[in-house]
Amino acid sequence: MRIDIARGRPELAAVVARGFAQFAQLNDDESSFLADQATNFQRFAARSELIDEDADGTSPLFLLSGWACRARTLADGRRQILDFILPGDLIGYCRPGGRTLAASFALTAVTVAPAARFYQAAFAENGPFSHFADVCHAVERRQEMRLLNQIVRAGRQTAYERLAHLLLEFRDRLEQVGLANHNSFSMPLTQEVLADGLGLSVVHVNRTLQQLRRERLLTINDGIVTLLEPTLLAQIADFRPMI
Amino acid sequence: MRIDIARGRPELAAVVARGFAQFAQLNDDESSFLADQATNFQRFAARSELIDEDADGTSPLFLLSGWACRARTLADGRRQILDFILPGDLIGYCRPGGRTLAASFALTAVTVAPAARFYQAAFAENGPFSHFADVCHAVERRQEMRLLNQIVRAGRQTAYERLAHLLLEFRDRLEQVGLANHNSFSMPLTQEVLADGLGLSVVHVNRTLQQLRRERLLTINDGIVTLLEPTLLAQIADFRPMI
DNA sequence: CGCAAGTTTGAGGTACCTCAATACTAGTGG
DNA sequence: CCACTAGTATTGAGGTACCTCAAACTTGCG
Repeated sequence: MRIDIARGRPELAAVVARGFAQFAQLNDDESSFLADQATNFQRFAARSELIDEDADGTSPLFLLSGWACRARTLADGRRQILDFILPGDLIGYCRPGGRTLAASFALTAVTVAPAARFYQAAFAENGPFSHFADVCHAVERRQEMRLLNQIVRAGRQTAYERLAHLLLEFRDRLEQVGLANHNSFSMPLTQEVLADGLGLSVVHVNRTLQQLRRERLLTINDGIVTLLEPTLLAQIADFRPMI
Repeated sequence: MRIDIARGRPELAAVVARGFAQFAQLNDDESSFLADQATNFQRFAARSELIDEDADGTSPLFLLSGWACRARTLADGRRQILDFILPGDLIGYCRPGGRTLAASFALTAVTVAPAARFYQAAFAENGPFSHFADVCHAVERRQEMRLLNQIVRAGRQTAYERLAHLLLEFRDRLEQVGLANHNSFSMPLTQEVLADGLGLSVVHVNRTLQQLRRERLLTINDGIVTLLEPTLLAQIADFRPMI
């Protein structure tokens, strides 16, 4: 399952580095440390469980490519996606002694790289990479922001607003790692996944997407979403840019 | 606004200490340090804003008594409570450089004490209270657990299940700080607040509570909730005990 | 007593859901 | 190259768990 590709795909590490660069200026040592971490990557098929619900948080991962999520499933099979994980994001936890609290799954085929050494470096006292600790805190803050967004969407917004809001969040997050241009990005999700993320039925997601397209607010072709009226969508969804 | 009560109300600090004692065995120095922090408390009336949405996280508070919440309000006035804050909980953030991401409000009259010195002590390297850092991490983990619960309730549960789930969560949390006995506890919330917490209308909260009472699953008298059938409620709500 | 805040009740509407059938698409094997 | 399948998207029809509006009742309080 593990493949060595030290050369040939530097862009994988680059996604993580671009993501981190928003939070702290990375020097050459830090960038190359990150690039090193990404050489040891693994692939997983869609639907694989990447991190177990009761994992102890000692095996965090970088998501290098593909999409993943954290999810909880109720006894009768209803499923709620708690958080979408996009390329450049961390899966699993910073916190010493932490539990993950929810299982993580691949939504598409993914490549991941172990991030444990990154955390060790970040929190080693007086180490050369203590700078990374700032990045960790920023990552955690953004993750909390995403959870708060999920709560507001599911609790107080209509299906129409929820979809607009989530798509804007995707756009912001992907833009920050260089995977979106001009309100256009690839979204490799089925409508069923969207439904589980938004607390809706598949049928209603379908109809609501049709409405958004009919009103020329966005297009979706081959999994490529283009937001035609981002300002209007932001008004509809009461969207606040990801901090 | 600030009142000195070094003597006379040790139970205020005790709530915090009891809450923390679950996460780490506290020695005498640590207990008395906590007690000291609580001597400098302040009162706020219901509905006051305790922490601003854009606060920089440098002024965290202990909630000594009363209930509070974090909430976000949409442009048209819809309000979503993101997290309920109960006695013994921390308001505001551990993270260096963190923003609070959402405003905190008093839901009842509350007493709070500044927790900034606690955080300094916890994260000072080689200090005598570095033990507190474990407590901070545990507190953050539990807070994330609460946010995940909120998402599942709002996203995938019925009104009936949501209420059962939230009340069970309250029971667990209050029990851990000694404020609940045998499935009975004080819940000083209006139905409107419950509605904003659960993503429901006040009317529907009212009818759903009536159903729960009619089915003899719980009683509410004078703000005292008694869960008559906690096991059954846990099944209904698919409730997992707070870790 | 009279007001304000909260709870309860009724009536009607709607934004969702479920079930079920149909169409599309891509991959698989013959 | 076509049949076959499995997964996904779409459409229709009917149901229901919620919502909104509005009024009445209850409680506490100055």
